[in-house]
Amino acid sequence: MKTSPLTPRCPIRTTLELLGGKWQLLILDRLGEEAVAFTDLKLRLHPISDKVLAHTLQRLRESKLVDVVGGKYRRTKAGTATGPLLAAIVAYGQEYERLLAET
Amino acid sequence: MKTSPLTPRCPIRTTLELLGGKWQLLILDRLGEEAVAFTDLKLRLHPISDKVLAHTLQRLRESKLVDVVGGKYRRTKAGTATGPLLAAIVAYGQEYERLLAET
DNA sequence: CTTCATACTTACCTAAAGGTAAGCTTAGCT
DNA sequence: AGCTAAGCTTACCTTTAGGTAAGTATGAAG
Repeated sequence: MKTSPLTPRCPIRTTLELLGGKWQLLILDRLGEEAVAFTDLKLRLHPISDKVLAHTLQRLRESKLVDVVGGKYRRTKAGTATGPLLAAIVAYGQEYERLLAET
Repeated sequence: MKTSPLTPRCPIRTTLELLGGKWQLLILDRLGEEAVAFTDLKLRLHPISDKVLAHTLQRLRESKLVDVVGGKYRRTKAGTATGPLLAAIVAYGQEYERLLAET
């Protein structure tokens, strides 16, 4: 997903570009409030490969959603601000299953 | 993004699989409450190609988020239920820009 | 001083999303 | 009958996310 100068700055696109991948939201979710070390985080996300985790964390750092303190990963303010979004995503996933389940 | 039997049913993944693509959420957003014809929808989403729109609509129909009535596209109940999610996504996109703006 | 775990990096591959361009079918003007 | 627009479909191409497997650097532990 790339931003072109033709595509005007749309908040939906902004969010999708930051968090639309397979792991970004899961990582933010598993980070919680604490700072977590690479291998610990890996276990919480299982099964993710070293490469994909390292690369995704790098991208999250570049977008300032995550930073590193004392060798551990932690959400930034912008990362923590995903809280309500995360909640809405979880809620929708559940609601969707529920709606499909009824007949 | 594929679902493997190994990846347990996680609501975050469910939502990402349904709506993580480039156009799904935009389409749901532009559909609003009314039923909209293909070409009309295309104009609202500009620039999207015929092929991508047709294909994405097909996928949305398969996941029961959109249906067709009298040749026009309309959100289903599950499609309409994305409302709060959409709002959270827009809100986060704006909040993110705001947070990055403050040095 | 060697072994192991941590935290990555590198090389390589694949599938799929998305894009461009062109064609095709049907219905409705005129 | 001929033309146009709507709504798709088809063929083709490119990019990138994600995955596997292996390698490397560093420090702590035994």
